[in-house]
Amino acid sequence: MNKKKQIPLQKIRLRFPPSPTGPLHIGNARTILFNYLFAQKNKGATVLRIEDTDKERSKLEWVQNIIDELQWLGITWDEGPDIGGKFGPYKQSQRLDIYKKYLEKLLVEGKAYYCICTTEELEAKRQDQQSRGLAPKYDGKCRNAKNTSGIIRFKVENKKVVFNDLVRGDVEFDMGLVGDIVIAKNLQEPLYHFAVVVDDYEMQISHIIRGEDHLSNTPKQILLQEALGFFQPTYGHVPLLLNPDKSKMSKRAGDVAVSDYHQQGYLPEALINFMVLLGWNPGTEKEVFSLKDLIKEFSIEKVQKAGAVFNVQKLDSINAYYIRQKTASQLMKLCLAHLPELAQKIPKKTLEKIIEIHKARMKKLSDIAAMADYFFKETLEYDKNILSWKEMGESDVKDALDASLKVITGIKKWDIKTIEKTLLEKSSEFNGQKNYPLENRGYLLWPLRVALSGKSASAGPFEIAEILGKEKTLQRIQDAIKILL
RNA sequence: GCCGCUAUCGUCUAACGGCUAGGACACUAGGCUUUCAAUCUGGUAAUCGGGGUUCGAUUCCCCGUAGCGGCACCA
Repeated sequence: MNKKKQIPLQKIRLRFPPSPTGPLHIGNARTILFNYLFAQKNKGATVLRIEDTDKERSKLEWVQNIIDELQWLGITWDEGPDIGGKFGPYKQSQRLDIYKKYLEKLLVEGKAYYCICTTEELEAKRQDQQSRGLAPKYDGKCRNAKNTSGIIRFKVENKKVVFNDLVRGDVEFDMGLVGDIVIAKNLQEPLYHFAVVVDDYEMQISHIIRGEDHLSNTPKQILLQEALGFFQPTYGHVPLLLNPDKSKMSKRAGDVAVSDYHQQGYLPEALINFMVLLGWNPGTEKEVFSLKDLIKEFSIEKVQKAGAVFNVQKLDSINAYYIRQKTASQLMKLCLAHLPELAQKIPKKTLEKIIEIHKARMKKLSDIAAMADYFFKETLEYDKNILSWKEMGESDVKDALDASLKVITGIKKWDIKTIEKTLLEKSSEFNGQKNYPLENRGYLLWPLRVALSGKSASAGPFEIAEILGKEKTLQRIQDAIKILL
C-alpha cells in the first residue's frame, strides 16, 4: 500500500516561487535564501519561477521588483524568466497549455470533475459545518454529476498521507478530513496547488523548501502527484517569520518588503546575515557570515522548528557592524543616494571624510542625512541653550567661544593635528582663567562643537573643523556668538 | 470548531541524558571621552505546567496549556 513511485533524480534542483502580487516580501526572501543555500551547498541548480496564476493581483512591476531585489541581495539562479533555461517558460501565465493537458488527463481519468455549486451555496454549507463543530469540507455534491463545465475539483482520496519533512521529520495527515479541492477555475485558469505540482514535476524539482504555512497543503499536493503519476519531491518546511506579537509576518502592513530595507539603507550582506540567523545557526558562537561562508556552513538539518520574531534592533546592530567594515570610499558611494543634491558638488575626498567621521554612529545609510546635515547648510539653526556645558551661563559660553575664535584665527597650518593641539592648550588656559577643573575640556570644547554642528550630539569639534575649513569654522563661531547676544 | 506544527532570558539562539544552563541583540553599571557613538570590563534576565522513564531530564514518553499555521473559485 505504501508503494512510492519515487524516481531518484540525478540532479538536485530547487525553485524560488515568488508570487508577483506585491514587492518581494522579506519572509519570502528568507525562504528563497534557504533554497539558494541548500542548492549551492549541494551543487544543485536553482530556478526562478514566477507564480502569477492570479491574474487580478499579479503585476509586471512586481516581477521586476522581485528580480531586482534578489539580485541586490546577491542571490542568483540558473534558470528563470530573465535568463531562460531548458524547462521554460518560467512564468506560470505562459504555461497554460501545459496545465491544460494535465487537467484534461485528470478529467478523462475521472480523477477530477466539474463542479457547479455556487459560492453562496458553498459558503452556507461551510457555516453550517462550522457551527456543528465539523471541519469545513466540500460535501462532494458534484462528484458524480457528470457536469461538462464549471470549476474543476480534484477527488481527494480518503486516506492517510505520511511524508518525511527535512525539518520536521515524519508528518501524518488524515485526508478523510479534507474535501475535494478546487484545482482550476476552468481549463485555462489553473489554481495554485495544481500549477505548482505540475511545474515542480515538469521542471524536475527535487527539493521543495518553503514556509511552514504550506505544511498542511503538502498532502494535497502529494495526492495530486500520485494521481498524475509524478515523482514525489523531498519537502522541507522552514519556520515562519513572526511579528513582535508572534503573528505571521506576511500579514503586516509595515516594512515587509526587501525594497523597504534597501531604500532605508540596509546593506544586502547585513540583511542576508540577519535573515539566515532567524531560524538557523551553525551550532557554534559565530554570528557573522558572508554568503560564501553560508554556502559552506549551511545545513538544513540545523534549521529551527519554531517561528522567529523579526527583531529590527538586531538587524540594526548587524547593519551597523557591516557599515563599520566598509572603507570610507565604499561607504561614500553607498551614502550618496541618501545625501542632498549639494553633496554631489563636494570634492569626493571631503565627502569621504564627512562619511568617515560618522561611520561608527550610523545604523543605516539613510542616517547620514540627518547626522551630517550641518555640512550641507550655510547657516545653522539651533536652540542657543544647547551651547552651554554643565553650569556655564551665557556669558561663560560667550567667553569660551571668543577664546576659540581667537586661537583658531591664529592657526596657520589647517590640519586636524594642529587644530587639536592648539585647542587643547587653549582649553587648559581657559579653565585656569575661569577656575574650572583643569582636565575638563568640555568648557571650551562643548560650546565650540555645538557652534560648528548645531547639535547636542555630533562628531568631535576637531574633525568637524578640519573638514569645514578655517573660514567656515570661524564664521560658525561668530554666528553662535551672535545668537547669544 | 477540526487538523497539524511548535514551546530555553524581552528577542534570536547554544547545551552526546551529566560542570554554576553558554553566546548575541536589547537593557543596565562602570572605564575611555567635550557630547553622541564606537570600544573595553561587569551586571540583571530563561528551560510553559503536571506526570512518567532514569542514579540523573532543558533533552526521551504521556497529558494539559499556550502560541502559530492550515481548513478559499489567494499564493
